[in-house]
Amino acid sequence: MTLFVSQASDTPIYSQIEEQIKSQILSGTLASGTPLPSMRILAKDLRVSVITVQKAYENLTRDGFITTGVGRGSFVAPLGDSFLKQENIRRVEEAVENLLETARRGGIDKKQVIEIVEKYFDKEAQHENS
Amino acid sequence: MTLFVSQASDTPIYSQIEEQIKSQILSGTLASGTPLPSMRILAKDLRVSVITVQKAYENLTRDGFITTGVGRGSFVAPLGDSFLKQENIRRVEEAVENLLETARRGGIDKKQVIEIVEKYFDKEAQHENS
Amino acid sequence: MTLFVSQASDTPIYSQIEEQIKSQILSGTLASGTPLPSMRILAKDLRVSVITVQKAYENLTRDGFITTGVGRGSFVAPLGDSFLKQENIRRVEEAVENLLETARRGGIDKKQVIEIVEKYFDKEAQHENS
Amino acid sequence: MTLFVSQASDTPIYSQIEEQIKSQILSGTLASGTPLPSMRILAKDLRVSVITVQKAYENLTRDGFITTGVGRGSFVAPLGDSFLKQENIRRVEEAVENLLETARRGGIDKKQVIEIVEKYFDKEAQHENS
DNA sequence: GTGGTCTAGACCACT
DNA sequence: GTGGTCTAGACCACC
Repeated sequence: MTLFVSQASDTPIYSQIEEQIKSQILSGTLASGTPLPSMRILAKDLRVSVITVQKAYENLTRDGFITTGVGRGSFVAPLGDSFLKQENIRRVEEAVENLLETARRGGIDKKQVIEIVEKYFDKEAQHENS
Repeated sequence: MTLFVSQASDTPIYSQIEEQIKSQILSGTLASGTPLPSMRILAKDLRVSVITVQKAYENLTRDGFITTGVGRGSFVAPLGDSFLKQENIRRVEEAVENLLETARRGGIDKKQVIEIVEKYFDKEAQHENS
Repeated sequence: MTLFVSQASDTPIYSQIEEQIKSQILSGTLASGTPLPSMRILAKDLRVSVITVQKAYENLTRDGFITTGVGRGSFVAPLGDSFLKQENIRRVEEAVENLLETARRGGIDKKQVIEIVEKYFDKEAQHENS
Repeated sequence: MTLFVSQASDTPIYSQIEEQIKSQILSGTLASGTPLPSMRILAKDLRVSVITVQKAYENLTRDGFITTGVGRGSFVAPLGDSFLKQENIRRVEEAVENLLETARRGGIDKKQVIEIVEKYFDKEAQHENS
């Protein structure tokens, strides 16, 4: 488990931890059943208060991404493939809505948006080959 | 000038005001030189503290979107068309980068992303006709 | 707003606060839009840490019972009558399921259960008249 | 002896074990004198620490439901029928009090409560026949 | 004034 | 060892 938090960022530290763990679960890097580091250890690693980590774990538990119990520790919850896929799509759709709202306000039409998307896709592909 | 603020939203009210005025300027709805409502009147309309509106106007002035002078009121700043266009494109590109990063992490490929974008474009088109 | 918390109880203080506020909302004692005491004030009244109250308010907000915003304070959320009724019924059904499970395990049959329920109903009625 | 514990549940594992053994004794499934599985074996079966099982047995012994002796193992204690019946009724009454308190707070009247109880009784009956 | 975040340190129950 | 709760005290952004 490699996480990185920025004290300078304006998004709360506990959100950063949450987001990164969620991402790793959704991308398959963290498989169901994988044990998570104990709150104390992670807190020490990240040079952060235990309470901050606790809040992240609490939210992840509430949202069903991990299970956690006193004396047992925390684990990646058993998540079906369909759930993961669905959640990933939901996130992309959210980003698309944001994109289209931005385009609409700026008077950028459908054709231009598709062009920009493809331009960036190509840029990404180049990075992978380099 | 029609603005709407949501007390429930988690983005600060002054940011909401800022964003909406910026949007209207960038989309051409608010042309250069147009007078903005006085802070007091806008505050009353939105049922919001004058200080909140003041903060929004302050930020817009700082970013060069409007000019404000004591006793004169506030006006949309003279902004070249090319500047507006460029700013709009920059925003869309930002949203596209965000979208592609989200897709990449979730293992959603190019084809699926394009499909989702088009699906939402169609949805938007329907709303306009209804 | 009259609340009472017991330090001795084994249910967490923040849960006690949550439950009592929920109850008052569900029973109509606290109407939609009613302002809640600020966290600091309630904490002082209850002789409890601000953080404890905060956790209660956070949970209530997450569950949609109240709205809360920095600089604005907290308010009972706009909840439809049907929602309130539905939530109340849900709670009773939960209690009934628990009751029947207990009865089933102990070999107490339907007739006896109804008898006990009516006995307690009568007892309650007497208390009201006394 | 068939027991099942849920790691996910928020009630402690030792309580789950306790409750289930108590239930089986009270319902007559486990008769007086019946030998209980050794702590080690039960621990292994349930994939749980021996200490956890020990705590459950300890509490059951303290409450008089079982007897335990070093080198002899554990057995269901000799419990009179009247004791069992009385204990069962006590539990049901507890559940009824909880139910009525919930109903009272939610403004659900006697008639509705009885209806819900009967609805759930019918549902239970159906399950048995299926 | 308000709530949101973070800290350090404590005690507890559970495994 | 683990996580859950509570404390007191701090700083911040928002209204």
